[in-house]
Amino acid sequence: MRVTIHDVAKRAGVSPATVSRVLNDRPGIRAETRERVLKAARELGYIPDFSARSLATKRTRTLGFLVHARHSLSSHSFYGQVMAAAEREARHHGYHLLFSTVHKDAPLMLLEEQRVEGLILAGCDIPRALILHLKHSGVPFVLVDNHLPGINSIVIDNEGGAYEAVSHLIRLGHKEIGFLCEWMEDLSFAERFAGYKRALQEHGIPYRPDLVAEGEPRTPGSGYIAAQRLLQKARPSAVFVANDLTAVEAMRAFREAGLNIPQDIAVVGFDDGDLAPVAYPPLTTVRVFRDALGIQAVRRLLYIIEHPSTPPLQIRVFTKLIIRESCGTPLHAQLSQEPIETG
Amino acid sequence: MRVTIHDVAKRAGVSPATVSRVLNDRPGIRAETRERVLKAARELGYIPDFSARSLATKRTRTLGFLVHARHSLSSHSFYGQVMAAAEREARHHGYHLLFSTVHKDAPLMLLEEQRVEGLILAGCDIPRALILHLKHSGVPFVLVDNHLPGINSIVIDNEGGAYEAVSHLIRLGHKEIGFLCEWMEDLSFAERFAGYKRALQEHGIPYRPDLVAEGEPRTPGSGYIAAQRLLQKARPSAVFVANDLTAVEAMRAFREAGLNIPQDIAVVGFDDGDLAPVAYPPLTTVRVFRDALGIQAVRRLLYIIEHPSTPPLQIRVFTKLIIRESCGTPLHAQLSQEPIETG
DNA sequence: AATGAAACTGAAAGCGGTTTCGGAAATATT
DNA sequence: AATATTTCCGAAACCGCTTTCAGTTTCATT
Repeated sequence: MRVTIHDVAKRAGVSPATVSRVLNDRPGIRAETRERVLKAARELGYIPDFSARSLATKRTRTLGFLVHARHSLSSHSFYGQVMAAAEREARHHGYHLLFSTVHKDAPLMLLEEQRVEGLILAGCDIPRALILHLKHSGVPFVLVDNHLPGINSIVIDNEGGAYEAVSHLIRLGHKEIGFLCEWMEDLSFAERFAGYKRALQEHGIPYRPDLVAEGEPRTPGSGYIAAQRLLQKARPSAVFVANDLTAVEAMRAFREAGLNIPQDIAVVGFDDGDLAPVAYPPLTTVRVFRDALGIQAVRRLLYIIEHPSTPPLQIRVFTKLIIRESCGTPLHAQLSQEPIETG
Repeated sequence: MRVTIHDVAKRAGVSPATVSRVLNDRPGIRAETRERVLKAARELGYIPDFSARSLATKRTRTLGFLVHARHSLSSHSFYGQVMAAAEREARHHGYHLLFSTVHKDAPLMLLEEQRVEGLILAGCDIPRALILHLKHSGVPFVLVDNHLPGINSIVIDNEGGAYEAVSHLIRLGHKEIGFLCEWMEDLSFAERFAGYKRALQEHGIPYRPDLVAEGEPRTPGSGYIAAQRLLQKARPSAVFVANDLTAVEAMRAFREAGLNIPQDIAVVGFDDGDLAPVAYPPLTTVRVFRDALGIQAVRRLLYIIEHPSTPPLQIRVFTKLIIRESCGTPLHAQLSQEPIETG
């Protein structure tokens, strides 16, 4: 038989109300009484019932963490790390995380059942209609690695990260720099593409469409295909690839085409996931701080829950260029004296 | 103001009890009444309150999915995929998944608060003491990728998978086959090591301790170190590495030592995660069906919850050798006629 | 038409907490 | 010592749903 608050009350010789007050640190309890209650609770091994408590308080201390059901396999690792960080942060605030994939009205359901107090939606592929619907319902939620005007979101500095990466290649002396990605429709990739173009422009390098190639959406080996397509059109001395997996696949295509990396073609990726350090050659890439994404998402969401009318914010997590071997060293001797660190 | 069952009852002209019966498909309701209630519920947009319902039924339809807090980074991807599959399976049964890391008494807490109905504990590094404690408390739980006598568990066929992998190398003509892993204390790696030894033994190849090397526990680049240590002791023609990440790191060490893969040294890994297909060269490895692990874990757990006194079971998920390029082709001409498929 | 059985439905008592509100006890004020 | 304040604590209502138990209909039988 479950130990209830009544049992504790009886043993401590007080009423359930008093026990509740003690256990929730409410004021107005004599120290002596408090001790007696605490002792009784301890002795009985009392643990408050979650459902009863949340029914009474209307708070579940639970956050929903949602990813898209059919998101690419490689992103399991990415969002897994975001979620792990989110869980840690949530726990520190006394919250739990309910994990779910986005499935028709599942997200809203969680809210309406009062199962969670807020939602974290991770990934670019969350249906826009759903987001707008949530916005309209006024439920607390934040987007991670995705954004929409007027919606609370935690975003990666895709544009800036790409700019850094491409600038680095330019500093190394490259002039013909390609851009590769899985498909342009993806918001993140589009932003990285923008960063690529800005870097070229700011360094006075003309943009050439023949240096840009896409693969096939959601297809394994997409990067391989993209690289092949690129090589049919042009022969850049370097490429910036919109994510690590695509980059690694592209490197394979380059190798098979007889190109050495980085001597014949320098490669820079984006993400700095598990792959990058063990790629061949180790991949220079843009690090995305997944922990920061998870932590900020939770903090922001909890803040929104506490302050429902706070105006929406976009929080940008900056990136860091991690230099490994796939991008090589300066092409020209006179450039080799310039610093290649990016701070 | 929240729509409650009373509102629906009033609108349908029945009692809350009847509404409850209709909504839970309980028998004994006239078709006409049922329709009226359904209509009223629909019109009001009624959604039952989760806390109230679980307080009354003592069921939360929620399962806890726990991983160790400080598990290696690479396993984020692995368990992420297991969890994604588990979530899907759970959803099909009307359940949700609460994600958490193992943290002191957190797991038991979830149960005792009646927040979850059962636990899935994923990974070898769950403290044994915790497992025994849970066992003793009689709470429903299953282990994934871990096992203990008398405990419900879903395991990977580590021994068999390793046996297959090494047998394949032997069939290719290799006689000096090394074994590499991060550290032997890990249950999975120990089992894979056992499979390695059995394969040697059954094929009449003597076991040589100098062909075995470990890296550093939980250290990035552990496989690199292990490979270097191995090369200091011996010069095998092939190695079986206990997981993909370690294998990829080892390949790097081999390359740096001037060895070509697979010509000079054949490599086989274990896991078939994201890394394997994009490794250089693409890694022959043992596929672990992560979906199956997640699905079976949920099914077993739900069964235990429904039938508390069912005797404990160990469910073994078999593996499949995936042949790519890192293991090469038969060493000797006469062997090249033998089939190298493993079914 | 009377009767018994079967089919429906409602009142009310939980489930295990929290919280309001008022009374009692302890302390301060005159 | 009597009264006014505080300080503490308990009774009871409530959160929203389920379920037992008994009562009311309905329907089939005789």
